Amino acid sequence: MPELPEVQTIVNDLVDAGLVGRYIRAVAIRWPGVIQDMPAATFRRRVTGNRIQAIQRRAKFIVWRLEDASQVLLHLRMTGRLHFARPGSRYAKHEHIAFRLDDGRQLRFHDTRKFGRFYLPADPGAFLARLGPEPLAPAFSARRFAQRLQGRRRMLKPLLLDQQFIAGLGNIYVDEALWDAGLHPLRTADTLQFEDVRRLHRAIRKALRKGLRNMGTTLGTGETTFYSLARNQGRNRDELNVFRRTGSPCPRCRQTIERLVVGQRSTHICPTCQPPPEQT
DNA sequence: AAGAATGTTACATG
DNA sequence: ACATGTAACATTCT
Repeated sequence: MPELPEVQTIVNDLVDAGLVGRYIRAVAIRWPGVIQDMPAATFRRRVTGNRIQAIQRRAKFIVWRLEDASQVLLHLRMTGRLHFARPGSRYAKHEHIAFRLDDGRQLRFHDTRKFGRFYLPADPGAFLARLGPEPLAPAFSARRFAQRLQGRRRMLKPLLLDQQFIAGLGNIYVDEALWDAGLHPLRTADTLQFEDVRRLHRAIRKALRKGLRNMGTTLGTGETTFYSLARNQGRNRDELNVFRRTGSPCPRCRQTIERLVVGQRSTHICPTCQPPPEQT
């Protein structure tokens, strides 16, 4: 579910819900696998009694900065969700961990596919420093993007999905950005002219900002689709140009949108707007 | 009812 | 070091 716009939407909603400043009174871990790289009991002990001083996003991580300078990182992966519940109310299926707060609420993490994870790294700065640049940061210029692309020969789609190369993009927004830039996902980075790089840079930021403005993309109506807190759905789905629109006309040229698989991921293109690379 | 699903990582191979 | 491919994680939806 969550790429940069969805994660940012959730972070904004958590802040609006008054999570900043709350003390965590108790942590109930119902499935220990939800804690990564650390025994669940250790996580519980270190987090209990701590106070949330700030809530931020870095790449696709939700970051809680705690009073003792440690940082709880949450990655939702495909189907993770957060919501508030009354303490003592019955646990729903797939609720793996719950945080009781000092204001009487309980924040619960729900994840059908159980891919989502909580991290409490010894050195959060180093942990997050491995990730690529934030595409919406003012410092991320077309020039800087071109420098990062320099010397790379990977195909554009897997490269843009690589969180160490650039942070926050996922399957939806990569397809949307490549379509907008008129670049085929199988093109390799070394075939781009600076004009292509500039268009791609602009397209990435445009796709992410649009997603943010629409409070994320919600696909389908089922259990596993994107909701922020309070079951809010994003509006971005209606504005997608190619993603999961196989067989529909391209909004730019009316050619039929095609689906292909690149690097194990479903990929959507307009074969006219995104000419395939020369193969020899 | 098989195949796909908004993500990442480990491992193997070139 | 880089690039690419495959499997795995677990469950639900189409």
